[in-house]
Amino acid sequence: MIEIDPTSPLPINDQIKGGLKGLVTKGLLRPGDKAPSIRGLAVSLKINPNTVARAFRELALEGFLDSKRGDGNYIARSAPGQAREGLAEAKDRLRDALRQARQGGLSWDDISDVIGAVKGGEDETR
Amino acid sequence: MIEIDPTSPLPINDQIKGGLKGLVTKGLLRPGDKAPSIRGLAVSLKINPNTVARAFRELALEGFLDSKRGDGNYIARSAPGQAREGLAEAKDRLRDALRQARQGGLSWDDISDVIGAVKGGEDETR
Amino acid sequence: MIEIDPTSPLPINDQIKGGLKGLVTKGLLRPGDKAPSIRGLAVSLKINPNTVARAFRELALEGFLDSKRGDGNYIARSAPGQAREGLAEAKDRLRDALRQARQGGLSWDDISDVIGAVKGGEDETR
Amino acid sequence: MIEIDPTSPLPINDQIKGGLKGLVTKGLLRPGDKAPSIRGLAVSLKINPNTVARAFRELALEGFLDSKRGDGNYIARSAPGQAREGLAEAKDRLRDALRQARQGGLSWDDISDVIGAVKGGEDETR
DNA sequence: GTGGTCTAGACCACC
DNA sequence: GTGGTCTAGACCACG
Repeated sequence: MIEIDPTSPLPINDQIKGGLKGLVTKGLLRPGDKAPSIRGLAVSLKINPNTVARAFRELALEGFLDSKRGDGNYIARSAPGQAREGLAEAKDRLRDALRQARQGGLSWDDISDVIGAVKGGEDETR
Repeated sequence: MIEIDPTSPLPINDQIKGGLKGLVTKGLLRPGDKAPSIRGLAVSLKINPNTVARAFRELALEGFLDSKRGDGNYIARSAPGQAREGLAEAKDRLRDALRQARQGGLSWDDISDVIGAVKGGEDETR
Repeated sequence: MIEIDPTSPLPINDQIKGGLKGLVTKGLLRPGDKAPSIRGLAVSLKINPNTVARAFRELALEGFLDSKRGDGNYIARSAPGQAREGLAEAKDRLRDALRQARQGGLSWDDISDVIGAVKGGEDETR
Repeated sequence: MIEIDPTSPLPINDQIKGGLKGLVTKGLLRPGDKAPSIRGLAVSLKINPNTVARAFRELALEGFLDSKRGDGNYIARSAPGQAREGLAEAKDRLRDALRQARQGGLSWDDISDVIGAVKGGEDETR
């Protein structure tokens, strides 16, 4: 459900947090639902369980997850609100990336091409 | 001529490298031209001279800049070629950012909004 | 494994790069092997960790090392090839030094003496 | 009479000083002889007159040169002694270079090859 | 524990 | 004034 890019300058940590918030934003995960297990996620994303654990711990601190020892993590009631804040952060990062792309010399046409490519990639995965 | 975002997940020194390559891509800097001085850039971008020096040293190792001690840095003859590679990297980073934005829950409409905002911001600066 | 001469006109970071490439050339380090840790090297060579980090970063940019955050640096598969290039640089530097020694007034006999001394020094260390 | 290698890690400054001392060591310049003019050397070596001037100033401070305003620089009576010290420095630098070459992975055979090449180069220039 | 980045400030070589 | 190198120490991301 989530995809990680280990080469991205955005820390894996933040990618996990953003991904989970995205799942809530998209309605694929609702308050009260059980979140994926830390170990399961670590295996499927091929990253260190410690990194996932830290992301979950931070989400719990933010009140996005309710963690129950020996059971698992559950989407908190306040999660949708937190997810909305995550959206704003995601927009900020996108804006950053766009400005940097422009500064790096990309034309708006180049940017349109990249967007098209990403859209196409999503279709294939469907 | 270059703008730095200290809050960006992309390291400052990479932003400098990308920015310089962008100036060449845009034709604002040509082979043989003198690059901005390390200290001057550091002051105008309000960052540490050492950080700029690091970016410049790496650009020199890549053959993008010719550095002359006691004189300054000059755009190398092979710079346009190197800049083209920089373009590809910039595209990769943009692609990353888009995928992460999508994963974070942004709709394509949201993304269009952000693009519009960035375009508008550029117009204002003109 | 590596020795640094802080009084040498050759920058310390270049000495580190040359030393690591030498270890590969000599077969003491092979692709896939773990390189010494930055902090460990810094301590044993009695130099600043930042200086070692700089050398390692450049080796990583050249593709000689694969650096894994939180883990360590590994000798890349392409390292032996890069090491061969390093050999050529080392020869160039030696040629320089010889020409300067000659220009400084050293006779070929003097030079033979120095070579003998260095050979002898190596034997002692054995 | 002197040759400079601008790419050498040994500062140009020191190359000039070493070269002059070498001329005395070789007997091509004797106490009381007029040294080459600063401007003339700068032109023939294609380097900045300021750099030559600094080297000469330091040689004067060391007592190797007698500088006469409006006339030129002359080899001091004590020059041969100073030149002998220069010889020791040159040997030290050679020793450094050899050790670094060995550490960089050069075999003694490689080193012999380089020496042969330098010898050959000198013959050609004759 | 590991590497990665940045700041701050020093000294050197050179124009 | 310019670039080049090194030290020192801080903070972050990761295992």
